[in-house]
Amino acid sequence: MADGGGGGGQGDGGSFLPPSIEAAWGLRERPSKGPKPGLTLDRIVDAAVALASAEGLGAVSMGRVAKELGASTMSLYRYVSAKSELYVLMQEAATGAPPELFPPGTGWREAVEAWAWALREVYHRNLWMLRVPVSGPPATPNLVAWWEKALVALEPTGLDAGAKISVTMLLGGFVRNDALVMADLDTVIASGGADPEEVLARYGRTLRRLADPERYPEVARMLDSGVMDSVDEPTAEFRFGLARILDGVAALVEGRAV
Amino acid sequence: MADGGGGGGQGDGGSFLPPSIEAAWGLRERPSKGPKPGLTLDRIVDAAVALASAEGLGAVSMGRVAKELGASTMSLYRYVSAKSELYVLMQEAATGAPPELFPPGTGWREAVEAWAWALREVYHRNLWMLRVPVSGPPATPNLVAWWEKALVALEPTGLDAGAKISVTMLLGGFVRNDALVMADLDTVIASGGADPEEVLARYGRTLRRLADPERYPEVARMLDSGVMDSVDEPTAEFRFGLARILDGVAALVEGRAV
DNA sequence: ACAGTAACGCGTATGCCATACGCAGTACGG
DNA sequence: CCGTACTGCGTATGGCATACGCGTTACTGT
Repeated sequence: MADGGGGGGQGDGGSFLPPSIEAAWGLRERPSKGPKPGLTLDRIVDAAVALASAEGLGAVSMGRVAKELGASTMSLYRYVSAKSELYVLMQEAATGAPPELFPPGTGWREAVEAWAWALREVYHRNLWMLRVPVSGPPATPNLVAWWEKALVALEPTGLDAGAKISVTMLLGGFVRNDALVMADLDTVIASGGADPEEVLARYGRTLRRLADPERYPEVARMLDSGVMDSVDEPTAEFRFGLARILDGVAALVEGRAV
Repeated sequence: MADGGGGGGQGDGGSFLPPSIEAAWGLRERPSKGPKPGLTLDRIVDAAVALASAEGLGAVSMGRVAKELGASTMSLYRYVSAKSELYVLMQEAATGAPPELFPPGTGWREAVEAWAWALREVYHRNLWMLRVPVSGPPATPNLVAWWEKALVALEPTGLDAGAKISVTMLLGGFVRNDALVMADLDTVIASGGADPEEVLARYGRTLRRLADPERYPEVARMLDSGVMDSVDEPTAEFRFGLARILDGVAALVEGRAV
């Protein structure tokens, strides 16, 4: 697929998308030849998403998805040219279109907060999404729509284009990372068979046993302070981080940035 | 690795950790019975790290690591009980002990900035680390040492224990996420055979072709503004995000938080 | 009407992967 | 000098993505 040295730039202006991704943008052409397909992309993607939701991304193998649909493994490759394509479509489907988050005229901070919470919700409903190996920048309709919403929310800030992009990336990254932590905890719980309290308690006990207080005085103080012993409200960490970031953005908007 | 002190052996029996992880804390006992081992954990971990650095985490299979060492696949399981253990040890080794980042008495902001940049450096030197599937919270010496350094950096803020933990998690997550974006870009480049400019340009072209300006007006404006057409200095995004977050933390420290 | 052909489902095969199991050899403690 | 704990490792199992090609189907141009 790598074009050779002599080939030069693609003159046709076309970056080739796999047919399945073009289908996601509504550009599919009905082939009108051959036998009628026994499956549809949507059915495949839905089955894969259901499987991921129920048993985690690890359960999503081509064979397993096919079995779920009563088809054979290889038949899926008539709809998708590789598993990574299925991943992209799964993310697009599970993300969905962004809801009405804020009426026009909403202040930027309130709007951005609504956006972040809504995105958090999407991730939390689909923790498997955080395990999908990356393939490229988001180039499917719903993902672009979420990005659009973030930019709209930032309209009232008056920041320039570059800054707005940077803020959306900072926020998106924050939300994603917060969800990733949740997904990791979830994995540990699922594989270790313990509730969150127990996982945290065990971690504290392990560290207390292993980490020499002379070498790690601050960590030791943390452990002794008891902060590690209880589980906060699950949104506390998100609330905290979001507030800090938005305070920082506010400083930029108001020209108080360092 | 093994510090000379040798102490720290809590006699409380119940050890929940796999032997290889205990070895990382210097708690290994020389078995002194059977034949002399032909390998060492360190050699195995080093080989795995070298492989990951050179060819990506995907190249790290038990068979491949063994081949690199001139041993058989299964012999590795005498040193490590599962591949996930190897992953943990690889991260611990590649992370290394945190360097001297700031002298005592340094202001919190400067100290935290130094910490974040140093951590970024670690990730960028070992992008494969961001692909390691998670197993649990960081419980190896070097990772705890990095956490300790962050807490020390935050000492002068006077924040309470809970807030300090939250700030370290926010910062750590930010650095990690920034590196993840870089790793993703790296993956795309490696698999697509194009330089960063080309990847970005292709992305812009694709979006321009697919994203209807009526449905995505702000995105369209972004694309037209030309911000997407050039590649910034690679640290620009990191610098921006870090400044925003630290401004937000500063507001908290100074009691100006919303 | 009918051949040509494109798209279909899918069986088979290849080459990876982690790892359970057990065997044969080794070196120290008694 | 023997038991035993430990070693390396060959083999086997069950999973995975996916390349390839076969037989079949249903539309299209003649």
